[in-house]
Amino acid sequence: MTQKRRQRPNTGRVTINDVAEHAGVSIKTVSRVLNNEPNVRPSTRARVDDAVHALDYSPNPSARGLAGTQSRTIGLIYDNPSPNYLFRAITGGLEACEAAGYSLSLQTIPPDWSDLANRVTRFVSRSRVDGLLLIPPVGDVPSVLDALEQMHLPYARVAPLDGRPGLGVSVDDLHASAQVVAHLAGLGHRRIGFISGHPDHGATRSRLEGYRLGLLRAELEYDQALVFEGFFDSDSGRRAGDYFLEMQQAPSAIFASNDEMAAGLLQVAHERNWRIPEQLSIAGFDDTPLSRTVWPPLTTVHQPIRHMALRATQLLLERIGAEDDANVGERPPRIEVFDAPLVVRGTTAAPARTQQPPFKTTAESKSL
Amino acid sequence: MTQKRRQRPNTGRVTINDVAEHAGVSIKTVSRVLNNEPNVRPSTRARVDDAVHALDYSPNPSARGLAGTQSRTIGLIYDNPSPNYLFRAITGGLEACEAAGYSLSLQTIPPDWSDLANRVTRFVSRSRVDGLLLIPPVGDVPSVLDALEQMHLPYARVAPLDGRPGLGVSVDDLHASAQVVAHLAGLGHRRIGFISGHPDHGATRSRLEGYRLGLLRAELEYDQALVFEGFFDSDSGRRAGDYFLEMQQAPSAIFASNDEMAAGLLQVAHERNWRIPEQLSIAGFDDTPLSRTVWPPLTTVHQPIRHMALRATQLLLERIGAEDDANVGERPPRIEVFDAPLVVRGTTAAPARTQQPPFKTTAESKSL
DNA sequence: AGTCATTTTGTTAGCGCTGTCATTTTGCAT
DNA sequence: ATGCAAAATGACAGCGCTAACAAAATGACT
Repeated sequence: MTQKRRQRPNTGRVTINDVAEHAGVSIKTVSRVLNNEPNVRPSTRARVDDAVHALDYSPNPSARGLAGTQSRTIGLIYDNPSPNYLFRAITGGLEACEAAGYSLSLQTIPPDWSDLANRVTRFVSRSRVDGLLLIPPVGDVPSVLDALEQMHLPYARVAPLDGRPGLGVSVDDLHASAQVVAHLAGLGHRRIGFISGHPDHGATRSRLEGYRLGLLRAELEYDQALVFEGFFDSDSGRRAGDYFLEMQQAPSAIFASNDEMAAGLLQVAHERNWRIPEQLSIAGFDDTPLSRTVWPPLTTVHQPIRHMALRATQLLLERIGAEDDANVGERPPRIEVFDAPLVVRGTTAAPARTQQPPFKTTAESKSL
Repeated sequence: MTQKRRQRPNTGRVTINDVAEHAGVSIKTVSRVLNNEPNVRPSTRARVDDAVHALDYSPNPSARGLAGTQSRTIGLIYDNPSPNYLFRAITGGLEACEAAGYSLSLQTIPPDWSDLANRVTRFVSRSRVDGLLLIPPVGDVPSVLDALEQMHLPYARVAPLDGRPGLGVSVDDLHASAQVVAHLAGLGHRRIGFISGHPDHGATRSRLEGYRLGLLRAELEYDQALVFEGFFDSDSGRRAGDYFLEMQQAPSAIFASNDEMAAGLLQVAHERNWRIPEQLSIAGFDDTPLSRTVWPPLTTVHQPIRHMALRATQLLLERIGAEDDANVGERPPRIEVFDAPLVVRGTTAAPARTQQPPFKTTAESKSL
């Protein structure tokens, strides 16, 4: 007959008691060693460590979560249209968590954004996460942040829009954008178009401001007609392409405020047989893998998203770890700023001497 | 002074006891309702549900995990070079988990694959997952599967290579590949190149076989020289491009066994000024977002990865749920097969009348 | 009304840890 | 040796839930 014992996989059946017994100490001491608490004699610590290894013990996270005050889990709430962005963010967050012995719990939010703050609250109370990693655009919704603060749930934001105090990492969108414009202007472009991003996303405003700043520095005039409002998706880029390439006097360069839009624009340009970059320079933003798979490879701004998410998670973990320290005092909330260097690839070049529409013939766009 | 009570966020402080009291029943009855156990009078059930809502209660996962035999968490182990693939798989898995009240725990594996089975084992025992979702290539490593079976840990595989019994979902790679070849042959192509995938990945072999099957059906000869061995990354595609486009008699169509390689190939073709699809037809496999951002948009095979992962997770959850049922008897291990339809876009067309090199080669002519 | 199987509900003992506080040991100055 | 603060260790009570079992209520039959 079958023993009616243990249905569950018999992994990790070793408990703290076994370790304690093996090491000849009390379970409390084992617990101390496990949690790196002070006041354990080095020799004792070593004995416990040996026992842990000998028995291949690893603590039961449920038991820890139940007995302790933390779940050792941090949550990542997302609603981001770009798989690449998100994937890199997840990877970074996960790396930091794994290093700290935490786990990462994902949570999607519905596209309709209805009742966002409540959904977040509910996720937090269901999952009992110790903190939250917020990536755009969720990190820019004040009601969500308010709710989190009200329940004293620590969070860190990646690329936040506002100057709200709190943990976070960001990139200097403004200057990076300005740099793109400087690059284009340096190449000799005078009419530089811009495709702005999703109005709800943090980076949208600062990238637009960077564009203006760049214009200003290059002593070029800002022209409302050269700014197309997009949504960070490739379809926006296509529509922008239709708009710009139909213009009476089309810009000789277009700066799309993310890569997806730049790719969409590039498609339209190809469709219309414009030669890139000879007839039109295009720049993107983000340096997603996409920028290397389109043709020509895209000039863009590199955003170290994985690193940013990793760092944001570290800050968050530090903050959580610090909570039970004595110093409850106000520690300066940190926002770290990462470099976002310009990566010049194949889609930007000096403008053709005279700006003229493409030859526009079906076959021989590739004459020399 | 600060109250030294409760450092932790006071969300979800409501316990099963509060609910029981509010509903006027015992905690066990609440537990029954929560877990959908039978033998609860509908009126009682309703009363408990009301209390749950009134108190905005949600059970503490740690407590459940500790008391019960399951952690309500499933693990996803990954090492996949393609962010798109992975992202879709994660999304699908997460959807299924959310729907079932489970959470998804991610785990990366190091690129060096050292000691894989042990790493997986360790992850399982640390995280206490109830089951594992395995995506390529991890799902095809026998030692890992052996280890999992030995500890009786249920798993489901996405797109497994071998015929090993067990849960899984796959796509009919063989026929999808054959269909691509049929499409190409139907267009009039006689020399059709193939870029194979990473030798460790499951799909590699069946896609190659599908290619051969397609050739056979179209009464074309299999030519070893027309098969280039790649690794599913875009660099492979580039190298394949260098190889094929340098050939004495280049193929008029090339079937890359995934999109990334197709994109790499496309880049090289552009670099060399081949007109696509007029001078060279290209087909991919997977239908990643990439296939719509490259130019021209790629003809490819649509793989419903999100759906597959979702379904695999459902099967896994069913299996886990079924475990505590009476019927321990062998239930037929299921492998569900999904359709992978061909999506014809802009990179395939009938071959030019005579096969000839592009106009603008650096020097020579290659006969006509 | 009485019996008994069946359904419904309740009682209680942990699950494996951590927090609190008590106790022992140690180091060091008398 | 002796005393005493500080360091090291231990005892034990839960954390919030589920499993196993016990008890009560119900209802279909005599």
